Amino acid sequence: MPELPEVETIVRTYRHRLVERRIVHFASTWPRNTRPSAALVRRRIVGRRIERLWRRAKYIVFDLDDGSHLLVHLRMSGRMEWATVDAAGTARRFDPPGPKGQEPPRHARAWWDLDDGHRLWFCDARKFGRIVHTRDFVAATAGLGAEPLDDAFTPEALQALLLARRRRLKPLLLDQAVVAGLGNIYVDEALHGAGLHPLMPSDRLRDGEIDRLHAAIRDVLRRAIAANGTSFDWIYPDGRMQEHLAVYGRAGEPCRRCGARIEMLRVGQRGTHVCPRCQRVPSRTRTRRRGDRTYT
DNA sequence: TGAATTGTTATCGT
DNA sequence: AACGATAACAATTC
Repeated sequence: MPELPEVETIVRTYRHRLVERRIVHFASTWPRNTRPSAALVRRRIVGRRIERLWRRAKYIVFDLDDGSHLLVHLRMSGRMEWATVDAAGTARRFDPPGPKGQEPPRHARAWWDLDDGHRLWFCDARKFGRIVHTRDFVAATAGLGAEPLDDAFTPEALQALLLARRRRLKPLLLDQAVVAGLGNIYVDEALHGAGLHPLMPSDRLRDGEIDRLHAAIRDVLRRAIAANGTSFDWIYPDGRMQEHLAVYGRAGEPCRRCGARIEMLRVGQRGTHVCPRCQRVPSRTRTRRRGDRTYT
């Protein structure tokens, strides 16, 4: 389940392999996930040079030399694989090489051939991933919220986002239109780091709590990137952050901070992990009506 | 067999 | 009316 740190790790792995390369072929065996269409994307990107590879939210972004952009979203189970193509046109994988190294990776859905004889595979078991080509990057990403590791993401910026609505912290932080890049793992970790309960209404945080949440979000993302992300299953290997998680996947185990048992509850249809002692449940007493909000 | 997972969209309620 | 919560959905693995 790639979130911001996992996508960032993939971008860092592939950047030196892809930048300056020219795309010589593209094909998709699952056209539904390719926009505007596999044929159109092929026509538009073949012959283009990749100028930059970077990340926006959970999107892998290819800047192409004609000013257009290719966006890849891994969603639930998307992943990349890397291979060489020999003179006979046989692709040989070497990320995890198969028994013969030749067969397409499991759940291969699309591939790009590059001018230096390499092939980039896009694999996706659940087929939720998306490959989008756009000539208007700004419009294509207009719905995305704040980038949490950007300089512009200050405690004041977070405060404005929290106070502008009254939503429970967990669904709010999961909402890509508000803060972009967080998923289930890192929202739970950030809330625990800040000592805040997932059900806390966003407009009830005091300044100190907002500062703590801001620091906790950035801290957990930075530490996760440094650990190459979190690896729970075959979808995303090589990360080490799972060894350092405070609450996610630790229901029933003792809190590393206070020793209380980590609990799992359900918030907005998502499994949610909390320490009942470090993250106290908000009382429902102070229900303010619309128009009663205080801004600073 | 059902639970789990992401993010979008449609729908219901306040 | 606008916003927030909720449900459905795409598809597969364990």
